[in-house]
Amino acid sequence: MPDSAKPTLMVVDGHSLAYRAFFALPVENFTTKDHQHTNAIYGFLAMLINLIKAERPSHLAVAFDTSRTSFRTREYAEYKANRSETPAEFKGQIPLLQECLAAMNIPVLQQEDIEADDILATLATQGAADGFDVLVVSGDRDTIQLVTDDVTLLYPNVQGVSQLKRYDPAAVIEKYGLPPEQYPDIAALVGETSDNLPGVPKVGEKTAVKWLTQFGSLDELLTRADEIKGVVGGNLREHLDAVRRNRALNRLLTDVELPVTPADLEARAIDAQAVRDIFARLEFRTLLSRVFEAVGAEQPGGSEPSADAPTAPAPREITDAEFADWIDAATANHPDGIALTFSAALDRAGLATATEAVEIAWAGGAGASPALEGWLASASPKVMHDAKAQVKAIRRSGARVDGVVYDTLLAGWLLRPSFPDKSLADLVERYLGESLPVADPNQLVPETDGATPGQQAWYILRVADALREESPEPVRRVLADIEMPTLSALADMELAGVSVSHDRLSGFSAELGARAEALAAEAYGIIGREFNLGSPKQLQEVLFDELALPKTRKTKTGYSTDAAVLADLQESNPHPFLDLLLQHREATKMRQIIESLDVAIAADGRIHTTYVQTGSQTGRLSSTEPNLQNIPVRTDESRRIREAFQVGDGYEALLTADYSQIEMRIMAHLSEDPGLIEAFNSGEDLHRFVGARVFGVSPDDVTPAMRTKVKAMSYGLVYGLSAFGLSKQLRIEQSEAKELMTEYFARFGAVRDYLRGSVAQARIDGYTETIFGRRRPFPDLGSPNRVLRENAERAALNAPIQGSAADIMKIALFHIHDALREEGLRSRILMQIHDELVVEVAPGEWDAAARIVRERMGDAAHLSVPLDVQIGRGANWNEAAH
DNA sequence: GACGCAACGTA
DNA sequence: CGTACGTTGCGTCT
Repeated sequence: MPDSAKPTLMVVDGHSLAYRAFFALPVENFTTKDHQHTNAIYGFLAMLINLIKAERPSHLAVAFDTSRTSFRTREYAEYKANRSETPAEFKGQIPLLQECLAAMNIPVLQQEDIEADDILATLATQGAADGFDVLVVSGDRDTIQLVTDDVTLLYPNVQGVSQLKRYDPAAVIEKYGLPPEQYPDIAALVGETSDNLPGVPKVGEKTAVKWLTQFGSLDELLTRADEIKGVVGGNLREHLDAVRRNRALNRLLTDVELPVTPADLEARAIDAQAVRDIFARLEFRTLLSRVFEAVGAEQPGGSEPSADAPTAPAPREITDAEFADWIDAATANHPDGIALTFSAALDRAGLATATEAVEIAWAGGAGASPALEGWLASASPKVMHDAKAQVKAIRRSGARVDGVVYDTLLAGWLLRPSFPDKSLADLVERYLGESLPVADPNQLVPETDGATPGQQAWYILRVADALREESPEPVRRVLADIEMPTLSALADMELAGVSVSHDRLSGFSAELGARAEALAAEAYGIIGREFNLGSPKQLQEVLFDELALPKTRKTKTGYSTDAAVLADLQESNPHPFLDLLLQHREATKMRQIIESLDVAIAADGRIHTTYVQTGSQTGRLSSTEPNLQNIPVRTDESRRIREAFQVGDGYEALLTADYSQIEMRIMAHLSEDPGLIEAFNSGEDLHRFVGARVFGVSPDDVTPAMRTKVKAMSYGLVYGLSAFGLSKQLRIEQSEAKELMTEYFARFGAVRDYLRGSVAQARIDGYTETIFGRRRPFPDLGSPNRVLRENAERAALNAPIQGSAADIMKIALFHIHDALREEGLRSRILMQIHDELVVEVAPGEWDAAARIVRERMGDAAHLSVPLDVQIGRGANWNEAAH
């Protein structure tokens, strides 16, 4: 038993144990929806967690091999040469496993040219000398030589890694008949098949032990090899060199120069948020609680605040009269900004500097707090978290807000656009490693009080400092120059809302309802029974069993019945039911959209969507409750929905403005393709121009079919389209699609060069960057998993293009917003639909508003090609779009 | 009641 | 085997 007074150092061979887990756990049960295999990671972590729980090591490290080769392969080229290629499914799991360990704050040790076991040997030797009880965890027999009174080996049983056998010196003697230090002698004589080290023929463990016991040592045996009789004696004499070589190779290095000593490996608190993130990615659920259970109890930190974390200063209550003096002094000391937040009820404000927090009661915009409101309205810098929601609330109450220069929500998103952590508590945990007290909203009587506004403000300031520290310069600029001004404009747009006519919607909804019912009745007549047309499951029974139509594309749960599949079916096996089904789907879908819009109309007759500024990974906005960015437009029917979006009372017209082909223009700019640039400068229709080049005809002779193909190709390029995808979309042969692509790239070669180069660059940098410096990380570009890697490649291809377009639109958006103000106009922006803006124009302001919109959109960026803006006017959204 | 899924609307 | 989103109803889980 370990001496409880001594610290315990546990060193683990990550490679050998993960490899065992890889074969022990069925891969079918350990694959994420992205097809990433996780069986080795899971098995290893499960084992490690059990070990930590059982052994409670005070110091811990995991060692990995760096590659198949090491100093041993240089000494003996055949070393491990018989091993089959490590499966890619295994290799790909190692970096992810190391990510998990990093999140758990467990040191990972690797050294070029050195095997993991040598690192283990070095640490074990040093640890024992430094007074540790050492536990070596390895699946490699050579580590038996490390066992001493102070060093115990934990070695996996035959099956799996869940059961580990404990080897102390007595256990080694019991198993092998010799003390641990002589195990390598046995191994040298017997040989090690798995390492491709042949031993003496006909000599097994029994003989080896007998000889070694008889002669006392391997050296003695080898010098007196003549004394061994019989065939095995001859074999031994013929293989003396092999035995010496084996012994040299299986001796583990105990003097590797490591960057750490055992004392440096003291167990640290896990990064709870990082563990959650990586486990979520790997779709580990049960493991999460086991990790926290195993380490949470013994290691303060994790979800608990660490002992040395600074505590929030107790907020001091001040009055509005005192506020003026406080804010003057505070601003002088903290020119970067004062942190600010409000209580949920908006009746208290909390403010903080790095050293102080204050709270002040607020009655909200009625003029009762002139000092506070004066500061709010001033340009004096403010740091907030999720400022837009609070800015809206403040403005709604009648007060003004300006000078919000930093938003920790936006800054966190810019750094890690794919991460879901959004709350202040998330950021406090991730960037400060502390925990912010949060009241549980699900409890009637909360067990813990949440932080007060003053305390929250203090945390916001510290999180902001940490975020600033971590943000590269271009990302800081995107925040300050694009996102912060956009935030203020979006708040006003959401407050304004868009006027939508309930009457028009409800009339149309009733009409569609009746149509859907009639279509359903007719469909039931054909099938001979009633069923739920909206249930994919019941639909599959009808289509594939009752109507015996050919099975279609497989989905996770059965066979697809989506519109494309049904259209294909209609072509190959025409059936009146299919048409009715499609029409029914369309009618119900439209009705559904209309209904959801209708219920979203607020008391003021307007729909106030929420733009989620952190809603995408590329920099685009998203729109929710309701989503106004996916209102139907393509069919005649759907245009009737847009007719319900009308100019509001007191306004004259709706103005729509959209960028034409902005993504292709960005492509032209980024690729500097002379052909594409000429296309945009020529004034010719883009697809006609490109079609003429690709098909080698004059622009006038480009047929509609040619234009369609080229258009699909151009847009597809931006998404990383393949010949297969193009052929599918255009319903042409793959060979024709391939030819189309070849022709395209022959004429616009710089486009291909750019696309290839940008992915290659992203692989080097680990992220893509827009024209304005917005970054998006792509950790999967180097993944050995093809599906994962190719998905990342397409997204990386698209990100700078879609992202640059988003940047440009945001710049135009706040420029227009601010210009309308500065010119004292009442006209206001209502909606943003990625490349389109909808503006509500006040009477008499049309010319000024249209000029501002056109100029600001056109000047938002200066590319190698002009930014073309189309403007329309109407009494409703449909009219304005023409 | 929460969740995953298929389907489908937009740029 | 085309990027980026949000919403819906269904079916299944808890």
